[in-house]
Amino acid sequence: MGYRIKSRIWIESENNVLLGEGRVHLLKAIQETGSLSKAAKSLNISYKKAWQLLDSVNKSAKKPVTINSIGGKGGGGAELTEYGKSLVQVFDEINKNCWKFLDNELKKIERI
Amino acid sequence: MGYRIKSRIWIESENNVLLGEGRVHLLKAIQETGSLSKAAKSLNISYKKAWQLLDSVNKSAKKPVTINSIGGKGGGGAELTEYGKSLVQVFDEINKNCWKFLDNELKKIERI
DNA sequence: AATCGTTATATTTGTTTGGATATAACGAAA
DNA sequence: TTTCGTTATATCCAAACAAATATAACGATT
Repeated sequence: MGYRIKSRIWIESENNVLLGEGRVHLLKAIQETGSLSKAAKSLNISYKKAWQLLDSVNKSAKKPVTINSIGGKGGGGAELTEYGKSLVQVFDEINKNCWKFLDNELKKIERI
Repeated sequence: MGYRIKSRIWIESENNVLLGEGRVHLLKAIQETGSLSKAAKSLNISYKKAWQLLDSVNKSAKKPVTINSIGGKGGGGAELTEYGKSLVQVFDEINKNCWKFLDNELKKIERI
């Protein structure tokens, strides 16, 4: 009693992390703000870290997850591809189901 | 296709980690070797790290997980309590079930 | 009492990680 | 052609983390 089960899931592609919780947060923030730098600010992480995460996502994905543009109106920006959106959606669904599953398993440690 | 789902689960007690994969490995090694220092060697981690892990486990558990003795025959040693053994057993069962569950969820990303 | 391998702890060193900063390249719009 | 905010990248510095080393306390056995 008083114990809790926590979990983290992530998707890998050939031993590289493709998507985890942090990366999904970043992709969602990009979707909302339209730019990587704004997404970084909204998550209170450095641009460097955000860029490294996004770079790693795009390098380990089979197809582009975002389209990044330099220059032009607003200086440029980043947006999710349809592929990127579906990845986020699937991750969220699996993650949610995993929580439900573990919520049920919790009963096993409630007697200890 | 080619993507894989990975996961980590852990048990928390009041925001402290009680049991995770590394801690369970350590407890099992203690069970097999009868000492913390031998367990550390068998896992190729430093004694310091092993001690810190075990200390954290015993501090966040509701009842003692190991009994450690200093001096005497063999210099001392460490062994699991019955409570410790049951914690390990439950963790393993939940973890195994979680793998099965995610193995099934994998189908959702195989179409992406 | 001396020995032994262990637990327990402190200190130092090294490595990795992340933050802060600076700067170039870019391209639409004014 | 100048301006603007962005992407992309390098460099430096600090902080967090891990490894290595040293040492005290312990108690059954000899």
